[in-house]
Amino acid sequence: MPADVLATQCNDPDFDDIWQELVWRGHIHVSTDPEALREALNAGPITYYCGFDPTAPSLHLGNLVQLIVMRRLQLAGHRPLGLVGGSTGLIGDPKPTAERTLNTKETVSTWVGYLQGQVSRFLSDEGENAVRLVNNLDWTAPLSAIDFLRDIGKHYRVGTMLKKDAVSARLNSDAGISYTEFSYQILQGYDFLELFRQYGCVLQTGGSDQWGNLTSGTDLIHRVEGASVHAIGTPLVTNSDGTKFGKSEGNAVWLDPAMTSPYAFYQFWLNALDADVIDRLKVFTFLPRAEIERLEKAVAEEPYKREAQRALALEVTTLVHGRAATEAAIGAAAALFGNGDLAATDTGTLDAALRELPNTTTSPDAPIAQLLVDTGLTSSLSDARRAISQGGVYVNNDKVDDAAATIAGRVLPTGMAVLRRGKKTLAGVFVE
RNA sequence: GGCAGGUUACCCAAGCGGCCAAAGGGAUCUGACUGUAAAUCAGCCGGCAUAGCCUUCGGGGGUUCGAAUCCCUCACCUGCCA
Repeated sequence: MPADVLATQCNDPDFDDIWQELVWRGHIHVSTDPEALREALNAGPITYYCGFDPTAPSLHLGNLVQLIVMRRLQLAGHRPLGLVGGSTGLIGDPKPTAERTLNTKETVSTWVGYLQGQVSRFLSDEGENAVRLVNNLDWTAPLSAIDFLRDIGKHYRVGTMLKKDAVSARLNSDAGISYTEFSYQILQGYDFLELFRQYGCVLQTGGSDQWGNLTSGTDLIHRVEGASVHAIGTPLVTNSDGTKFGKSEGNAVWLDPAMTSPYAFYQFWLNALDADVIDRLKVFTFLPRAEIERLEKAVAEEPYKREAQRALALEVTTLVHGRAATEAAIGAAAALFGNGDLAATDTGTLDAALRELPNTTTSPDAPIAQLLVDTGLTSSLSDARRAISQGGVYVNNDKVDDAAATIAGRVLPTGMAVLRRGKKTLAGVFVE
């Protein structure tokens, strides 16, 4: 995220304190002693951390929630530690359903670099409370297995470990759990202890599905250092229609523009359900309460205008991809979804719009079914033919009714064509 | 180490010698309706040169005219016993 976007962010001064704002925005699902935590947050700057494991080359929307919570705390004057899990990423936290496949050390190491770059863009690196990036590999790599078992393992009771949801869910499933993943909670607990010792870190934030891992740390610190530290578990973001949040067409929405284009990212938010959009605005934007409440009214009174969705898409896309990319995404959407005639659309505008989409360059007589495959609109020729025969494919807004049709005669004079599957899945075709 | 059970398409899950590209449910996808909604209804839902053919039911081998289904073996998972 560009620095100019960071600079515009602030917490809503309408709230008494950061805690009240976090509660209003729905960021607190569980926490350790709320009164004590609120007091600590108001007593002066504290150091807090949140960890991100390199299980993919990019962070996704679930991680974005955490980044935003971190940023809100930073804006309130607190000191963030952005942890990218070079060691925990080698182990993998237990998923509820199945054992993870281990990635190679080289892969994880590469991903650590990518994630560090992403984390640092969302937090300010200036001033008293500049973000500090840490990597748990720094303190776990030098640790021998014997020291680990003697110094850390001795503080953990297996009975307690077995009761953690993440572990018991797996034990009750037919997937079982490996000793490796079972140990994960100890590693994360040790991270908190290490950061407490090195930086005086007294708060860890994370998704509520991480609660067992968060308390692993607070318990360990209590036992070893006799100190009471805090944890916040944020609610999992869910869709009101029961589908999984953060998936677009079944695929994860990534923060890396090479993996999810800014156009697709913008569209994802624009398509937020009425029932969800206000919650999304609270969680994912820095818009003040008064503005969000105004948008809430707009949704209730004039839902068809989708003003809240537009605001949400604008805000979050700008947050993640910056102003220029967001404007390009909006421009593309306007050109492609506008009710104007495509042939009448300015060439430069259309060209720019098509380049925001998945696109391909082809010969003048290419079969349309093949173009659907080339642009990723369908996964196979069979799927493409099926889509066409179901009446779901359009070239420049004209329905294609023959599965064997070619693009010939359907291209705009400029050599461009808009390929569409269904109502809103688009791709660009350049003929040469 | 012993005994028992399991591994099916994106997920869950039937099938237990031919009628199986493989029931059913969910998800995705398409159409109608609409707000580039939701809900609902309908269709589709392995691949390809699409009235046909090819590849799939953990891996490999075998029996058989014919195997997801039977046998052997390897891998992994689960439970019980030690």
